[in-house]
Amino acid sequence: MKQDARHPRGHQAADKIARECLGLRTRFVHRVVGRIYDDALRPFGLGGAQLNLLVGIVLAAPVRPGELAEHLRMDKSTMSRNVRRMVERGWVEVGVDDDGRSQQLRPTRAGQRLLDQVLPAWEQAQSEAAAVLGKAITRDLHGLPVGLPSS
Amino acid sequence: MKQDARHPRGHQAADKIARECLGLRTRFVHRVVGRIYDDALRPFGLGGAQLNLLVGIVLAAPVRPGELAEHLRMDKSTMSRNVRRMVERGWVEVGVDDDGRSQQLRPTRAGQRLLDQVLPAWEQAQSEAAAVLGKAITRDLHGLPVGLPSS
DNA sequence: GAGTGTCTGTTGTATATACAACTGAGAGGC
DNA sequence: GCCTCTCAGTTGTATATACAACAGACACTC
Repeated sequence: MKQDARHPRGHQAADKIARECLGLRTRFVHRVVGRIYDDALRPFGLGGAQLNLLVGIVLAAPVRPGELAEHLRMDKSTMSRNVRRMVERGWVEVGVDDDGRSQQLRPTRAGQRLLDQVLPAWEQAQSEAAAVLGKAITRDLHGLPVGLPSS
Repeated sequence: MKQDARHPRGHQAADKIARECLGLRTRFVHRVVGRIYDDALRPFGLGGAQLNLLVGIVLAAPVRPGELAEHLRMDKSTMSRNVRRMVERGWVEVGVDDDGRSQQLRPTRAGQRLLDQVLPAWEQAQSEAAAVLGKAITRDLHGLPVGLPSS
């Protein structure tokens, strides 16, 4: 159990984690890439997470919050609060479902229009993100599912 | 400017974004992978972000918070609050720098020991994450810098 | 039809994150 | 020696996120 004299306790573990950890890397990428999209979208008053949700709601409407949360691998409580913010901003409507427990989410006209409006800014952010990430990882990320339907 | 009759306003933009957006994908991966590491680390009372920081501090100590934040592409205010939590838990010490403005971060013994203790749980999480991400993206993520020194 | 279990969404609490504004300490110019 | 500028960290505020606990509505059994 003796530690290498040149490397105090924890250094070897730290070194291994720094070199290999996928959690570090996905977190890092999320910070860097997330900021690119947030900056691009800021003039429109929405961030990356809300764009994500709005896209999901437009493509899946009418959709239950819990169902969308499950597809997006997001906790239902996160969905609940994000939906509330988007309703306050007038981009999403909450309707009643036949099942008295459930809700139906739909984009408002303003929400649909917003998507068209942000498209140029999104394209710009997308270019920057692709440049930052590099070709290989951009290609591989494209292959990942994100829990949204595509027509 | 007429919309395709089969696709209401916003649908084309939503579809394009859902298919291509790197922000959606990095966010999704962050949720899924982050949870794997958080679950594995929960018994030790630290999460992925704090593991990240502890590794950085162990490898770079003594290091100024602002310097580490810059390498990790993290806002200095985020660093400030994360460091405070880790000091409260006894894993990190804040020392004074010659420059009266700066601080020096160092891991405590408990912090160093913690890294050794969590290593098996980290290995387990790492395996799960690699399985979820797939070979190609795991390889490409390894090629990404994360702002930490390696000995 | 009453009781029990399950499903859906909300609320309480904590962490992680960023931007903006602020404070205190050096540093340089004059 | 002051004034100003810059640098480093903190604090205010907002969003995004998760887990745990809760509340209301169905569903199912008997």
